[in-house]
Amino acid sequence: MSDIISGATRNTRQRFEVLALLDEIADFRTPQQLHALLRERGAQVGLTTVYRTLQLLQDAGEVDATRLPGGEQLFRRCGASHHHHLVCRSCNATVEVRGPAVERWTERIAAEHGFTEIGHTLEIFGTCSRCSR
Amino acid sequence: MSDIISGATRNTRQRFEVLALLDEIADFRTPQQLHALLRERGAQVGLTTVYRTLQLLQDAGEVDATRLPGGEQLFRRCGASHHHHLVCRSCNATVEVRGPAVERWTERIAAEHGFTEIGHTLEIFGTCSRCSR
DNA sequence: ATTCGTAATGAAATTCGTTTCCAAGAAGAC
DNA sequence: GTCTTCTTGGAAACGAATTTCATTACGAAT
Repeated sequence: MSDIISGATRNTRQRFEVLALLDEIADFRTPQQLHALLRERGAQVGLTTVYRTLQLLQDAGEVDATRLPGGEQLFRRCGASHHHHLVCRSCNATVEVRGPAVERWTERIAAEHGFTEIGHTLEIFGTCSRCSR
Repeated sequence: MSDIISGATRNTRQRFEVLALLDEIADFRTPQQLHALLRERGAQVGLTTVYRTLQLLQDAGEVDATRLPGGEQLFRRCGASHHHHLVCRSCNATVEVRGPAVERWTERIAAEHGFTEIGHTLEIFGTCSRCSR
């Protein structure tokens, strides 16, 4: 059980490459961007494998996923505890934010309406100070 | 200025059909579902036009848009004031919820990090009481 | 009511992100 | 090394959404 990704049974070079890249990057990236970055650095990994690895990592809770307003997926390696993101519209710079009050609010609102198995998505978009110059 | 949609200059049969349908439906629907419903009732409206009309309505603030976890668009006719949605995962039943405290929280958090032109998305997903039986 | 300019339509083609297919490749157990 | 089978990756498929462009028809002018 020395698997680098729980749920996967084999440790392949490609999975190491994807994980290594994610470890170096702070902000969110699309699967395509990650794939392009891997090619740039000479890592031979297929786009399909990038998608599959990200899916595995997401299932294992190793990466954090969100979506651009357009619907495109974004991934980022991150800590385990629940949080939300403040994302720059133009450069994708990301700040993790925690909002316990919001979590409690969603739980309460949903319960008031008889909903169960509650989940939520909350993303804040804006222009970061660097980009707004 | 007797336009049914501000921003559009002509009132076409197709736009009336889409609006009429939206007025009858309470919950969110995808553009494709709306198109199918129109065809079922014999209304001859192209899928392209459904997409375009929904876009116009969204720009005019006449409909409310969100996305399924998978990224697909959802539209619904709704009131003008800003609010969020509590959506049932299985039947798309929707409850509008307002959370002024959350709005203020996002503004504050974003400002603290130097972000401007702030927007946010917040959707709560769950299983409604009817579906959880 | 007829004409006319142009906005709007819609079927087909295109785009683009993502998933599936499947033959070839390579972990890892023995 | 051998074998099993999980994994890979290019190609093809897929599906939502958008664009194209010839046709249609709204609605203002006459």
